[in-house]
Amino acid sequence: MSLDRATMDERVPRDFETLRATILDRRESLPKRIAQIAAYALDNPDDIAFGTAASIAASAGVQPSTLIRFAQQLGFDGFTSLQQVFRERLRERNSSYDERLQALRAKAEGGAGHRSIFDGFVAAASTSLNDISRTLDDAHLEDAISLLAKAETIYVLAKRRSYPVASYIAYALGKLKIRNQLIESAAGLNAEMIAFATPADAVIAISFSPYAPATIDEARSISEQGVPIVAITDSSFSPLAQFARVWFEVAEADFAGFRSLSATMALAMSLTVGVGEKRRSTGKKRKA
Amino acid sequence: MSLDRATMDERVPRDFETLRATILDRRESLPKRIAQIAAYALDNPDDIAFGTAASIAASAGVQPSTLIRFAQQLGFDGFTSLQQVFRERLRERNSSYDERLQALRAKAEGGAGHRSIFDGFVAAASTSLNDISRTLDDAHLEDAISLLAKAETIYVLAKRRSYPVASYIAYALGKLKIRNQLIESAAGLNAEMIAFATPADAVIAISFSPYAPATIDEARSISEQGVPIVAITDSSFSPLAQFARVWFEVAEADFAGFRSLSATMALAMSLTVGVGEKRRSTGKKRKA
DNA sequence: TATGGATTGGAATTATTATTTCATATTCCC
DNA sequence: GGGAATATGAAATAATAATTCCAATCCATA
Repeated sequence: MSLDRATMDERVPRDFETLRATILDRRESLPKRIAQIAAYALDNPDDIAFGTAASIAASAGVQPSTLIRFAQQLGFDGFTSLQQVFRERLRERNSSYDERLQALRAKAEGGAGHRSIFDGFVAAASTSLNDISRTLDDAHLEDAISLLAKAETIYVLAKRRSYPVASYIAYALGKLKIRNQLIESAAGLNAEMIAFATPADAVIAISFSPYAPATIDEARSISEQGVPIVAITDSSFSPLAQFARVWFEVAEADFAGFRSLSATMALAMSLTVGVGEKRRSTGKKRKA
Repeated sequence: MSLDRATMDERVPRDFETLRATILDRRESLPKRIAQIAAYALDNPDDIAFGTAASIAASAGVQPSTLIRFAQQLGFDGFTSLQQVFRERLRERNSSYDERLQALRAKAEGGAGHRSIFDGFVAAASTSLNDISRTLDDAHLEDAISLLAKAETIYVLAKRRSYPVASYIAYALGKLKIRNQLIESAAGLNAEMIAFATPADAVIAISFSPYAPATIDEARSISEQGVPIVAITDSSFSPLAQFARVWFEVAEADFAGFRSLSATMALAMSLTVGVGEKRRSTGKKRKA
């Protein structure tokens, strides 16, 4: 019988996620006690990895034999091979956050081949996310979102290395049906574009050291027109900070001379989606 | 004898860090084979956690009895209780990384205010980086870099949500003095631009579901001209995959409907910098 | 409500694995 | 260089754990 079943689905789950999916999939059709141990297994995977058949069975409130039948139903030939999957999961889930980063950095520095470059960029991105998650000031976030939510048009200003962030902001704002204008330099008409901005609008400006002179100039002239600016930059001495109504200091780690954009992207998206949410809730209130 | 020793230092290491320190401390004074297993234990803690005394001893090149003596020297009463410490470490360390992300996600879902949006984006980015770090195939990376390094001009093709990545690639390639062409649609001259590409060039194409039709069309026509394509996409069923000489599957987590770009960015930067390095080393060889 | 099949509990059996023991080798000190 | 103390290897033994088996129970169906 269990032989028949094993022959029918030959593909035994080799990794935890597949196993999990299989269990969830069959959940309905499992006998009571088997279902009981199945639920226990998904809730306490560590216990399965480390325990003995007897101890696990006891914790789950079933007999050891039931545990083995459970394994066999899934196509394993016994508890031991089921347990392997749970152990593999623990092995692969690389280490704690810090250990993982250290390992990545070590590989990035010592390692040969191009994998080490990749590890370096992943480490840089993780570090940046970690840092911004610790240092971001909630009040600044709220202020910036309020300011932007009131704007008629949001201008997005960034050059060079910061430009990808600006283009994603513009894309997202567009998706959310929020009027926006990306200040691009293709036709050299930036000055004219900027001239349209009024104090009822707002600007998101992004610039990191070495600050692109064009960004700074444009930020200056737009702020002189009384348009409020939200700045994302990398230091309190940044020239952008002085023009800005609200500004964020984002420390992006770099690797091989190129800075990660992960933290900036996360912040940029939060501002964008935050504005979207705020507009929607304010809209509702107005109607009410 | 071992009793004496056990009496002398009553405090048996209960956690991994203490144990590690103890081993490092005594390293000098340990007999040869014991030192051998000690080194193995610190280098392969996962093996100690999951292996059997016999299998571990074999991997470390000692007898099982030596392993037990090692445990006893440290004050444990046998291999089994030593193993507990290594298992405990896996249990705890795992929870730390998971807890982090789960805490973030929990805050993102339950939390009030805009901070929760931000946490959501950070969690999505972290998850994506984590995933790609696990799944990226080194051989693909090498292949893609070789292919791109040989190209006369690298064309970069991406629209909409993937466009920010393309623009960062173009920026970085420019910085590295690698000839490249970003295929933009401003003037509607894409077809003409593409027509210049020859089999001596190469393309980096990026597209995620729902695939921008323009990207697919352009990828098709450029591949029909015999230009090799490196694709970054999100599934093996992606239409991009069929045109590509090398392709990467990147699973980006999303939040609030916007996908993180962190993993894609890290990969894109690795390709770019990898090509830069490869060119430089090949250039040197040529001179020599 | 009787009957067959599936499911379950619990003990018996088999296997695997840790530990002990003892003979042999090595090291260190006199 | 000789001898005690220490360390090591290998196999025997004890302990522990996985698996099997069979009787009891449950459940659906006629």
